[in-house]
Amino acid sequence: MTDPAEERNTTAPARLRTLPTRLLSLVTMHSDRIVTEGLAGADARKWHYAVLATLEENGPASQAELSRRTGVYRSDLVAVINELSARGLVERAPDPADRRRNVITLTGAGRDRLRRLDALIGSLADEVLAPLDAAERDQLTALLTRLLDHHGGHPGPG
Amino acid sequence: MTDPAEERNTTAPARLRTLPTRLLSLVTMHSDRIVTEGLAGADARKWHYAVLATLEENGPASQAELSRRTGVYRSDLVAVINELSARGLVERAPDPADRRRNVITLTGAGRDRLRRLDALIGSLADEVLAPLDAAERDQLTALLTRLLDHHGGHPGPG
DNA sequence: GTACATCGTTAGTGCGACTAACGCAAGGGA
DNA sequence: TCCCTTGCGTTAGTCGCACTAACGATGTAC
Repeated sequence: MTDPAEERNTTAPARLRTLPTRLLSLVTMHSDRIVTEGLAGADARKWHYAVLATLEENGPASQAELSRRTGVYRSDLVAVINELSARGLVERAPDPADRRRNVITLTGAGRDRLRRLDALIGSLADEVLAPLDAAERDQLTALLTRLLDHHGGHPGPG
Repeated sequence: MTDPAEERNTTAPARLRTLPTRLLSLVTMHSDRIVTEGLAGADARKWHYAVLATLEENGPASQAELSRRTGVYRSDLVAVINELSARGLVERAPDPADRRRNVITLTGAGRDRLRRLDALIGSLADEVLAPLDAAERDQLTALLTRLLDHHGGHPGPG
């Protein structure tokens, strides 16, 4: 292997190169990697951001409600809340009105953290969408949104 | 929960709903599920299709070369070739010119199978892209292709 | 000939989506 | 009042997939 340009990614056959479902998979793989690694560098995960953002926009909520809004399974949400509360970004308290529930509340530190993550996520999204101009990004977002709506939102817990 | 329309997917916060990286993840999740389940119903997997298509378009190849073209790790490719050859769709033979390699060859049955999978994948892609008209599908494909090219093809083995 | 690279293969890791089942609490009839 | 159903938080565990590490065997370069 003497030519570094040929080391990897010998071109795939035409059928695969233009197959939309495959394109989605591959692009998402890159995108997820960039986001996951970027967030890991800030001691965070995608779910952390999703939960914090949901709390800020909709106010305190039970874990089940957070699960419905974010698409994270409530079984997995337990660990997320543990991590967030261990960092002091969130508070978990039993709901006096319904003793089955925990009320999750965003703390001041959580709000600060969310600001930083907003900026970070923005720059990571920029990295993913680098080759597209503003109009094209809007196009992509609109197309994806329509697909998502058609298929019924996040696939996860319901 | 008496209203079936409200059972699931309480709307997510705006920040999440418009975040392109998240949209990609969610749409791909739906897409992958549809494709994977559709192929499973025909006793096939995504990788089977990728390998068969590559073999037809580029002719017989070693496993390492198939790995580069499809993006499947050569460690995982072993099982794929096993499955394909067990079904008589492919033949694995040692390469007399380079005894490290196996030459993988598409059989007649493999070609027939590929035809059926082509049709199946087409209909599954239709299902994924249902809400988009032809022009919009082209748009989406073009945008995704540019993103993929920018990030250097399939992320996998190189 | 010796050092290095490539090939096929085996084994194993890590993570994310997803399921099952539990004890507990709330609400709605009879 | 008892029961039955439903929702809640939590624990444990499964499954598939991307990915790594290492191996013996073979080919290639110096």
